[in-house]
Amino acid sequence: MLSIKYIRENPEVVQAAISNKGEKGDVHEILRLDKKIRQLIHDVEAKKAEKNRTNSQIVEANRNSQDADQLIKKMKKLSAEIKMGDSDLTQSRHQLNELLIWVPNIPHESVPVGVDESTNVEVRMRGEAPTFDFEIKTHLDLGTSLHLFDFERAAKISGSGFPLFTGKGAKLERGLINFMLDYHVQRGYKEVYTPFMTLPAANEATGQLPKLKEDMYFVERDNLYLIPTAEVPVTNIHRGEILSEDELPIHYVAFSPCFRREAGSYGKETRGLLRVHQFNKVELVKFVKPETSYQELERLTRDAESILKELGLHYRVVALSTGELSFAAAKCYDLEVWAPGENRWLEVSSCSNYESFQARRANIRYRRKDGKLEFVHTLNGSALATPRLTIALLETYQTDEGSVMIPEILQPYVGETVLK
RNA sequence: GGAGGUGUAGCAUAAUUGGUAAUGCACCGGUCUUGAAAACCGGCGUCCUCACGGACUUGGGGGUUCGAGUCCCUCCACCUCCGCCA
Repeated sequence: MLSIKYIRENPEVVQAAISNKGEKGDVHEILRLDKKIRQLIHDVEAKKAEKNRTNSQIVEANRNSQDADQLIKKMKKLSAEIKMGDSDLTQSRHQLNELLIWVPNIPHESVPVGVDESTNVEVRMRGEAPTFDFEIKTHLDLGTSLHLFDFERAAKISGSGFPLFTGKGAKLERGLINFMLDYHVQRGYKEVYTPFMTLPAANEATGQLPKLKEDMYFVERDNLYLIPTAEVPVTNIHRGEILSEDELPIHYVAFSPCFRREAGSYGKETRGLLRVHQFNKVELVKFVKPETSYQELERLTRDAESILKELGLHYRVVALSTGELSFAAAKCYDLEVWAPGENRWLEVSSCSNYESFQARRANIRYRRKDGKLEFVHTLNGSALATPRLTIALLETYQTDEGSVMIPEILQPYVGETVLK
């Protein structure tokens, strides 16, 4: 959420961001309510001050055994007026909040302007697309023939879109997760293991709600959402807290399964592991001081992509343009890995700086050395999501025999040099 | 799931029959000192306001009352015991 002060002072910037991101949001109505609320605060607080004075007079009268009937009458009247004013105020604040929660974050000045992926900017690329002197298979063919996963049986259990990994496929999945966790812990991230179901308030804090409600699994009976990313529980670790300047920056790494309804995305895009309702992911989350957040974004992106580098995969880093930027992000790099069998780039990570947008919703602040309170900046990025990483690994390291070589760094984690 | 208890600032502890949150420690700044400690002074929960000031704050929400930390209802968290389950 943006600060009302910022909107008040930069209405045209906010309106432009709403348009660029294709969001709804009514700046005029927001400003009207804001004005009304500030007037109400002024009026009601004046009455409350009068009430507090009158109460003191009653105490004084009682102490001197004087008649306080007139004063009590006055208190009654004031109390009734205050009650009405407070009620109006609460309602107006609620209305304003309902509008503010739909206003997206403002893109950083370095974000390329444009409406779709055609205006994204490739920042850097590593390696080259592997070439093969035999007819290559897709990950689905490889995984099926090597018995790494079994989508037909998985559908019996949960319907389509829920992977079932078997044997060495399961071992590969577990190995990837452990490799990535160990790797980031070594680089100074603190490992956390979180709840996988979260309260509505936690999802509003990170910006998943209200916009992405349709994409979330929800357990109505207990009023809990299944997490679509570890970003939600990890960011909420510090919800409502005031951190000290000394403990910043905070770097977390978390493994979690992720649950996404992926409403309305059926078709061949969902073949195999391309787009699934449940997948595993290692996530990096940072809480930092505002002045360092863009530096931290670069480092976070480097940390995430180093997994691809270590695994020897061909990938590129793409800076999203304003139209592609998610609701809560001010700037975002996507990591895309090359999948030879699919013959295209696959997104395996989004590394975003939310600036104070999430911190304001989640009320996460820190106290500067000079005593002033300020919102932290939050960042996060996948490092990485396993399904598309697995696709790239299988398709990149396949052999003419239909087996798959395991990159050396991963071998201790999988306990194999080759899947055959 | 059942019964009982607890919840006050970073921590720890107060608040007659309801009268509007007191104190200690820790922390920050200042005075003093060669420096530090001690002592003393100030700050030490949030919001509005250019400011002066003012308002709010006892786990959350609601109610009674002119007035609620205090009385009532409700939800939450934690503790103790019982039951159930892996």
